[in-house]
Amino acid sequence: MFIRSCNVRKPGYMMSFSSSSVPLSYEVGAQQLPFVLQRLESCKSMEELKQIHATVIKVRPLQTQLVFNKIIAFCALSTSGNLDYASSVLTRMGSPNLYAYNAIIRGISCSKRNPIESLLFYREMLEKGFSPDNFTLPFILKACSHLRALREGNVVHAQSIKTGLVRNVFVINTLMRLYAVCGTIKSAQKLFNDSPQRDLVSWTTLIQGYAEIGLPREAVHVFLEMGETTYLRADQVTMVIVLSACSKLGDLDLCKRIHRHMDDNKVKSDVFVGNALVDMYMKCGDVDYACRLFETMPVKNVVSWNSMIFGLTQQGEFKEALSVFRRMQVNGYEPDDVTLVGVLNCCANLGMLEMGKWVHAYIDRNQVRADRFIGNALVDMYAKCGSIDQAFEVFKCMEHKDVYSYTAMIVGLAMHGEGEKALALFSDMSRAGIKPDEVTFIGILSACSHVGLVEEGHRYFEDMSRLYNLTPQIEHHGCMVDLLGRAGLISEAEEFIRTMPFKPDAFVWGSLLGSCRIHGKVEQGESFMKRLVEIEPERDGAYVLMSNIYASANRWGDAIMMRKTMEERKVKKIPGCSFIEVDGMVHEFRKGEKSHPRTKEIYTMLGEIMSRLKEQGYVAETASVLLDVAEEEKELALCHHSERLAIAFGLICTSPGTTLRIVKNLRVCSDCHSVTKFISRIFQREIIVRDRNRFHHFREGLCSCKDFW
DNA sequence: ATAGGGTTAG
Repeated sequence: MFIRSCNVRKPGYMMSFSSSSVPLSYEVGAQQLPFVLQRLESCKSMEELKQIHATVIKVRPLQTQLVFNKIIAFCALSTSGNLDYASSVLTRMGSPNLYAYNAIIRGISCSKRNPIESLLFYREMLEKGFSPDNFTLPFILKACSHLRALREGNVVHAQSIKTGLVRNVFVINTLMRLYAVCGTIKSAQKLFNDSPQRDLVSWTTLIQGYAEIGLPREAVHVFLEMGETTYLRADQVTMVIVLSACSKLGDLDLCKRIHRHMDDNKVKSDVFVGNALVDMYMKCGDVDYACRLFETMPVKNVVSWNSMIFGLTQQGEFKEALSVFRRMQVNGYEPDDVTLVGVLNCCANLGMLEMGKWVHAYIDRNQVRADRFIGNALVDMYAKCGSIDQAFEVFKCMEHKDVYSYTAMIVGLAMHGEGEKALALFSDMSRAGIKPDEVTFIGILSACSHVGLVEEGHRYFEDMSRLYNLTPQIEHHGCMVDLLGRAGLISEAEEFIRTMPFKPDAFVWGSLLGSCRIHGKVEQGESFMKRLVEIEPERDGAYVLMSNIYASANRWGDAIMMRKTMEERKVKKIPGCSFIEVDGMVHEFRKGEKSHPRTKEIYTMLGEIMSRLKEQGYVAETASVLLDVAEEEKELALCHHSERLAIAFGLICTSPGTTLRIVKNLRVCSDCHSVTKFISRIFQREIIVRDRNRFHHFREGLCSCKDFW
């Protein structure tokens, strides 16, 4: 009401009312213009900008195109700006010009907002009759790239041809980027070839395009070609992209060559380049050099630490990765979601449930971006740490489940011997419209294998190609061999191998040999063993399994012979090794080792366990040891298997009733399996052992695997 | 006023 009555009083009233303190003449108002422009130049915050804007609204002579453009530019482009404010100023301006549109389109394209908004402004701009210039097009093409909007991009391409801007190098480069992100690298290459002017960004964009589409070799090739055919010299941005292409190739020699090239051309290193170098050397297997580079980096950021953590994880150096994580915290770096995915990955592999739970709590407490990566890593961690129920809890609560989430859960259930649940989840997955991939089927087939579902396994194997258009890999064929062999269908398994389109690998023969152990097939075992030794003569698996088969058949002479052959051939023995986590620390035990600070107590405990077991009628299965020594010594050797050391340690330093969780690098031997069953009853402990293949939940003298593993 | 930058899963 008030405003209306004010407005009708007399024209110009608003002006005189609101600017009572400033002189009224047009000339005097205009005199303020340079001052206002200067204030806009140095403006630091929205607060300040709003003050300037208020002055402009009060003083008509200040309301020039230039002033409004500056206001819009600040709101749209400054880090402390406000895009909504920018767009409202633009909308209220009588006639915004091209500059204003460019500023707002650029602001939106570079922000986290939906790039569609900039397309809408672009359309409005065209409708008002403006023709895009060499600034508009790169911004609008960037929006199209973000949206993967190839169709809109094509329209812009056409407009660039019509306006002649297609010869502008900025337009060409952003068009190339658009085609590269939309997967049509050929169009990008064509633009590049036809370009009248190729600068470093053009080359870099092309290199990146090839690297991203999965052609890293091509990317490196283009980089080298640039060096040979032009005077252009790579800068940090180019190097980061080339180094990351190299890391994908895993070719250490090539990496060194590129690194030398970089030094020869005096490309300065910055934190981005440093991170890319660390990542590259890690991925190519030169862990030591990567670590040395990391240590000498003058400036580090969270990504540097993440590169180290992930690199070590990929090399299987989980404990080292965790110690880097601890150092990171000591040095005051805040972990981000990527860090925590890496840490969870380590926890999963080391079976560190307590630490994993701590990470879970940290995520909730610190509002870490909890996206699919984090959710899937949590599911995997809980499943691999033996908390399959917790894994399922997290899984259920995840808003966006993808193929990774389902697969992690299915593989987890399969490892826990919950074959039926795994298959049920697979049906849920199909119902949710999520397409399984190759890894999902590894989970499904191994679920069938652990539960002995032969018919179902066959059916899923057929479905892979029939329904899901996936080609079974050698791993899937291996699963089928395992499934048949475990079910005692050894000759069917052999027939399957004969007809499969791959040369059988170590996994295939090893699995069959394992099946012969379960089903006591000595002669067949011998022939599979020969095949396995041919493929991996340097490893001990074949010999150990075969001597176990002999021993189970009471052919001790052959068993001992096998051991001797193994020693003569100097086969590398993989030492048994078990982890147990107590109070957030991982304790590692190797077979027979005595270096742990509490060794004495551990061995005393082992003695106590054995005597209590014997009271309960336990007889050692010395068959599993197969040493050419007296019975007593055999028994002693058994006692020192790494998982027993870990269990004994767990019994000593946890309170009664606490579940023990052990991770072992090899399969559990059958004596340790029965000892653990005994312990779970006598000491009233739940013991969860993850061996190389699956989980064993020991409780009340029984194991979840039903003695079939 | 313009384009190209590193780490993430089963």
